[in-house]
Amino acid sequence: MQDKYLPADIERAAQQHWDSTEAFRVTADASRPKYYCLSMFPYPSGKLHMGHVRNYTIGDVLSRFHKMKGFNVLQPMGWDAFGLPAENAAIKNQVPPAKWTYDNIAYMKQQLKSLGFAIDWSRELATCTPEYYKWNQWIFLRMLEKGVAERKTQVVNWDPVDQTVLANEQVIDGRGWRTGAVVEKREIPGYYLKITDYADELLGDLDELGGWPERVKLMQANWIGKSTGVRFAFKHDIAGDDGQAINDGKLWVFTTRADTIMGVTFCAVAAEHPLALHAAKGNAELAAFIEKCKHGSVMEADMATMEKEGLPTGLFVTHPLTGKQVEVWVGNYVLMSYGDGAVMGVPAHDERDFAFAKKYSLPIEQVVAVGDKAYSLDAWQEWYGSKDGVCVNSGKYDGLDYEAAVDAIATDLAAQGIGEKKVQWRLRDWGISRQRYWGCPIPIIHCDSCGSVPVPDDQLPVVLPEDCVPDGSGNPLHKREDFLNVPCPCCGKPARRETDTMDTFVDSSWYYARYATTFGADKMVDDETNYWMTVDQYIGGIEHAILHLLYSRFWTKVMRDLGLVTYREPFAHLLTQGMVLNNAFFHKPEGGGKNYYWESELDVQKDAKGQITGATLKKDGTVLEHELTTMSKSKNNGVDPQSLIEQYGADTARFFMMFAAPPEQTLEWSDAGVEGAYRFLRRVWSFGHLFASEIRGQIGAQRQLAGAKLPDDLAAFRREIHLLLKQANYDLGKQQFNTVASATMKMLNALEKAPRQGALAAETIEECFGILLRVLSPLTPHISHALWRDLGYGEDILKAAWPEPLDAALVQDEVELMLQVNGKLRGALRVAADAPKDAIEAAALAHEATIKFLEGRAAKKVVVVPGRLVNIVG
RNA sequence: GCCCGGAUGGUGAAAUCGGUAUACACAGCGGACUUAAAAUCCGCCGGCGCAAGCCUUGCGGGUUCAAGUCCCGCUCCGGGCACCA
Repeated sequence: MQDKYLPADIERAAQQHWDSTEAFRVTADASRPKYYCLSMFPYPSGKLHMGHVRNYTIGDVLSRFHKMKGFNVLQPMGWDAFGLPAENAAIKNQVPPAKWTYDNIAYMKQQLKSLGFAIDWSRELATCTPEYYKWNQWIFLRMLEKGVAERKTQVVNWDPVDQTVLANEQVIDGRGWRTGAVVEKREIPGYYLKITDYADELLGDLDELGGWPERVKLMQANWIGKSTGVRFAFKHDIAGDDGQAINDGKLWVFTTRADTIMGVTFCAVAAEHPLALHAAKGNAELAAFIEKCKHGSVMEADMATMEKEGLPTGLFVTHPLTGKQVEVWVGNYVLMSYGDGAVMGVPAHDERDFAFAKKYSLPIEQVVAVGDKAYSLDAWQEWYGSKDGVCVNSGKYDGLDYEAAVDAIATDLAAQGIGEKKVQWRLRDWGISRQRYWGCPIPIIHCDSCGSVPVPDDQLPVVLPEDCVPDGSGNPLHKREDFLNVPCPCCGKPARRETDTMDTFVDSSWYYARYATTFGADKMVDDETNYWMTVDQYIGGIEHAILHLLYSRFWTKVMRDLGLVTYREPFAHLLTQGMVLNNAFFHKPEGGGKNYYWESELDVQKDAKGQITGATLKKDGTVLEHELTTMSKSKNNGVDPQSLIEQYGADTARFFMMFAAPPEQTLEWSDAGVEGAYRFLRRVWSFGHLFASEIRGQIGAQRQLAGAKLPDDLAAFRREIHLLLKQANYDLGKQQFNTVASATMKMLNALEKAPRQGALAAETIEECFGILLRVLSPLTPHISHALWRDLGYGEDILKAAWPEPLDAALVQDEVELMLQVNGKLRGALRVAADAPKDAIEAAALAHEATIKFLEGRAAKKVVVVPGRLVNIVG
């Protein structure tokens, strides 16, 4: 074997071996336990970034570990290939999104291969291919048939200059990203999936996801947002243009605080609410206010922090219990998309209403009391919003607590036929129509006579033309007559294709099931999916905690209801990996913003402790600021995985990634840390070389380690390795790979110091180095593969069994206990491993440190924690 | 604003069920080898103190024989908030 560690050679040879043996190609095999390990597939943005390397290394460690444990392991890979960045690149470079995307896929695939991931490439898919998205279209049509999908209007960001719909991302400070024009809200038709029909099940089944992080489940539960309350109506006789009372003469609202209904002093409706629009007709000021609300953000974060504003409509509705007239206001904080787009205003017991009432001098009437706390109108206090009080100033409801009051009030409202208890969800239906080119075409044909007609199954897929180059001024499909013009499937008259495409979240909602289907199957999924699914381990960024994961869960349940699959949840275990951070250097130009520079463009000053104190631009000495932030193209602080692999090899990159931080935490990039990982792997290689040249030859013809009584130093060494193995196995179970990496370092430290003379020592080292190589192999598969083979352990480490600690190696005669006096560490105590409690107590009381620190007092209590410590209280 | 997460040496971090705080590594310092450098190897490395010892896990309280870990109240930092993926 080579005496120098040459990662390029080793890695090429190992990867060739895996390729030629098709080591990671798998098929369903009912005789073995399966392990489906899935990493979130990448968007083909150009090249891999460190976040990908981290994500896929975690998946690969788990895959290889389980493979050695005897599982039938599926680890597939594919491409989330539709999306906005390809259109942006097209606008910038005049390249069709398809070409840009396929070129990126080719490059990134080669990068993934060079990292040595144990991927079954025969199952590769790209969501932008007709073979894949055909099934998006097919299942969409099934959803239409079942009523899971429906057409209704949606509110979008509209750029009036480009005449196009903008993504939230393309709206900057309320203006279009290219034109700078003030963005409007506009209602257009689109397709919705009724995820709300599944809200109850999506919430309830969270309890079954024992392998998910609690916080992700909590985020989903909050997102679904089940609240129980009362929906009731304020009656009115406000007539619309047709002379009929608007909405049947009822202003419906939803409240979780029906117990405060007697404190209603106003109602507030959303700007788009029919009453608001009606009132605006004769009221220019109100019309202008509604117009202004249209330009406002609908993002929850903005809604919550913006100044609450409103205007009275001059309209009044009737309080259902008191009969009083209540004025209707338009409020910019009321969302048309939640509930009925209207709320009752109880300023005394709702913080938002309180602020609103103070601002517009609306009456505030206390109707709940907590203890004998005094209500004051000066400022909001925490207890005003509490459910722990009893009703006051509420007529017949006085004295009732929250629950009793809600029940009584709901009953009275129901008796009038204008109210009932109701469950309200925050979750809204999923609008999937996107007015964009680079996506899956929605399979609908619009006919003047027949309306919106589904494309018949035998005409699927509706293929997206791949040669369009968007210019930013709208969907280029509008100019493609060959795509647009089709005969109506119903009547045969000329008709037009739908040009909207599907949200890319559709693509990623079921790709895991397609991987698990026989390649090229002419079905959306086949029986093989029921073997591999559900995914045993899913790995990806926490940023997907809500949308992607919720949509995938929804999609699975729809597929189950369509009889396509037998499982009800897609992902059994979920690991959300942290982001990769690096220093970024910038200066703030006049006029705002930040200009970022590459580290190679500047001189960095550090203090004696190695902390960055400042940085200046090489070319002109400009003083720069710095921040630790996520690696990103726009901040010029990304480290290219390619150069890392070329300089140190994939194993070093993988080892550093696993060692630097636990998988769920953010990881700070460190060039020195990479060097350290490389240094460690070099030492592993050198030890392998030492073993081959000086140690292995001492092993006799007959092995004698099993059952042998080892000398103390050798037994201690062997015990240490087996203890470290036990720890590493425990940590692998916890998916805490950084301490697995550190265990391998500790093993090497011990091996380098171990006795190495004589047959027994050589055999012990052989056993222990074999353990190290196998524990290391999921993290750094190439070097482990090479050493395993070169040192004669076997042909292929992938086929080796995962090591387990031996009881015989772990036993010890004596243990060391820590000795505490009054909770403070004062010494240590060596006792026989099986010493009874009273013997330990006696030894502890007789210890010189006990006598010294008790200072003549008697011991009042002795606490013995077996195997750990003794605490003497005196 | 709401929801979620986090805070331990100069740095990344470890400590499994409340039981030796700072494992492993990085940086730094000292030494060996070398004509020299790199590489490698050995040693030191939380603070105060001559020492005995005392103090130390963001801050302030509490529970306990024993608290980084549990409870109460704060501070600061990060993430998500529905058309980016």
